[in-house]
Amino acid sequence: MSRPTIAGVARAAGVSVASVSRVLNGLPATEEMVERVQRAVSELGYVPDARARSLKVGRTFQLTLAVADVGNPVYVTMMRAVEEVVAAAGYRLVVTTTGPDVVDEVALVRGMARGYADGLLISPLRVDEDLVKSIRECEVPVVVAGNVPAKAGVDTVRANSPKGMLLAVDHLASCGRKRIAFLNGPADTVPGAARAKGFAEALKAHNLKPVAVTEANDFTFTAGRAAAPALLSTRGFDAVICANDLLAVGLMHELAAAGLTVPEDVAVVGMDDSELAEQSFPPLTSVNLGSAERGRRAAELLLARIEDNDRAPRRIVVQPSLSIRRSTP
Amino acid sequence: MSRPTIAGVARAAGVSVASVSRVLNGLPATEEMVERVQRAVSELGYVPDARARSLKVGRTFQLTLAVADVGNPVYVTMMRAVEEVVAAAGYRLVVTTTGPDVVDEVALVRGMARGYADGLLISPLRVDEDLVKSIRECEVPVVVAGNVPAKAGVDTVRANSPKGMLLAVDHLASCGRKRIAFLNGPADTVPGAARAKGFAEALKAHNLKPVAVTEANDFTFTAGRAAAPALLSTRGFDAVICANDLLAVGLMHELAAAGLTVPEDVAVVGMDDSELAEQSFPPLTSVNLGSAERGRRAAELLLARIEDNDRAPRRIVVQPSLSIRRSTP
DNA sequence: GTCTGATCTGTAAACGATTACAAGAACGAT
DNA sequence: ATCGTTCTTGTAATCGTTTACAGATCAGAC
Repeated sequence: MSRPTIAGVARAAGVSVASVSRVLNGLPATEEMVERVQRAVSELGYVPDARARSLKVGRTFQLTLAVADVGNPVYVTMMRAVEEVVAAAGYRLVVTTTGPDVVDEVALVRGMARGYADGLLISPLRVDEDLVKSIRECEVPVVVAGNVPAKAGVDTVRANSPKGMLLAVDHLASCGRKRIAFLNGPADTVPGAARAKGFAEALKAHNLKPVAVTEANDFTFTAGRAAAPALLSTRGFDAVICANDLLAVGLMHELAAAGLTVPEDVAVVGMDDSELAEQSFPPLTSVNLGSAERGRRAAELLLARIEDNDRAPRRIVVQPSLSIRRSTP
Repeated sequence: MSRPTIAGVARAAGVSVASVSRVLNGLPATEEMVERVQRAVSELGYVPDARARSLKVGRTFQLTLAVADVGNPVYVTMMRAVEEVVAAAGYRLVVTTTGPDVVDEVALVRGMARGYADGLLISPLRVDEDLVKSIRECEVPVVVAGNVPAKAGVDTVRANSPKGMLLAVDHLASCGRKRIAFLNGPADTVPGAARAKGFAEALKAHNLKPVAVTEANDFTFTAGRAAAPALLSTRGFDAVICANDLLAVGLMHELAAAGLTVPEDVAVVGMDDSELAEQSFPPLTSVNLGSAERGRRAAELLLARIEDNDRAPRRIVVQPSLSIRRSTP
């Protein structure tokens, strides 16, 4: 008792396979034909095979979203936004996780040529020549949520980290906090590098000097905790900006353990404004880098490129805003 | 310049398509044949089409994991465990999110017949006749992480909520907290019902009466906050058990807003022992319902069933443990 | 009754792989 | 030289759809 095929339906309905296919796809057919086919379909419980269909028509109506770490709540926000847009356009969204290594991302992009999906939305942590090359050569449209060189000639949607940093520093300065430390993620990642640069610029704009800069070895809660002692060995800061919310929350735990209160002793600012910022205690003031909007825009770019692969690549920058909560005075 | 097919490779190498396929699949071939084919493959940048391949061989080497809410950190834990097992077995894992409605889940299960994946691992929030029926009739193996009736005849891996509740109550009682309230999620869900029952039993075992029981309308942080006032309108409890970590964290925010400290005024226990429990402040004592192990076992069951679809359905129950942190005295 | 369109339906050729089968080559044994 | 093995390679059928094309049917106009 194996799966019925279109041929089985045709036989049961006493018509040709072509007619069945036409009815199924809503092409014109007589009243009676439609009726017979539909009866046969529901009698046999026929479901068309997506593989065979997509082999023929060349589209899968699936889109892939690749993220580095499912545990990072910023991707949750982005994923929700992407899902909404692609679902409205009639696509299924499948999510895969790549891990932090660029080689896995390259393998993923290369693998898209196998016809798994009609498009790929990728948010790479690290970018190298290989990745850019594989994206350029990819058989299906790719949109990058993040920063890749313009010469890659690919649609991108990225955040404005420097501007975000400036918002954070503005806010801290206006609260009278001018001895600012920075807890970054790995500086060899794209966001890590952007934030380091943004931090330096923002301080310069305020005529301030960084009190301390520490690099966690990952963008995770655990890494944030692990990096805290190094940061705490430097005293003399009254505020810390963290490269993302997970690091900020990790740091806040260690601050509490060291007997420091937030925001009285140390103000803490996170970045991403993910669900975690709202959930943490005290709720975390966080730079909203527009992850939902980036997701939405990226999804739209992807759909547009699937529609017309010859359009000029666009590079969208989403502007940040600041969500002030109770981790700053 | 479209994608090269196996025929193109064959032409370029001056051999037949069969030979190309054989070389690609590692079947015996002469030194020279292998050499010629591989040169042609890398010259053309040929990548086999997974759709065509799976259409012929009947397997996609993809597995689907369907979860209700990507924002719930318990699924992150589970996802990681599942991913590890299936990747080791040579499968790709794709994740889709269903939302809280059972109709979406039914649609998803039915849709599996389209050949998207070789197996489905689903963790349904709500279960009805339709869902059970669709699972039983599903073309591909399905494993349920959660509780469905034994008569469904499907492999399941579930948590032991009542036992978990007992651990929580034991712990609270041993701390001297006996006026225990309960913040549940929707009771019309499978976990909601199980936890309500477990809570009642656990209190009875200790000869205690529930001080208050409130139902949030979802298993989320926001719902936890929203349900807090109703709970707080009943005074007189010195501990609250929450149906999951998100609810617990939501509640703790409102407790703080009401001027109550955790754990001094009110002890709080969560369930799931997700990353959030560790990240919250104070760190949340939480019942570990074995989500990682459930994910691992479920993935193993799925792989085993793909191997042999005639094996008797198994029903695995994973035992809970308690992770004591600082939200209890 | 025949012809012209307009409709509807069926036949068969794709899509890109795998694989059963057969044919050819190579080689040693007789 | 012939035969039988074994090993390699090629031809063609197949998986389950869609769709170009052709054939059939039918109505209306002459």
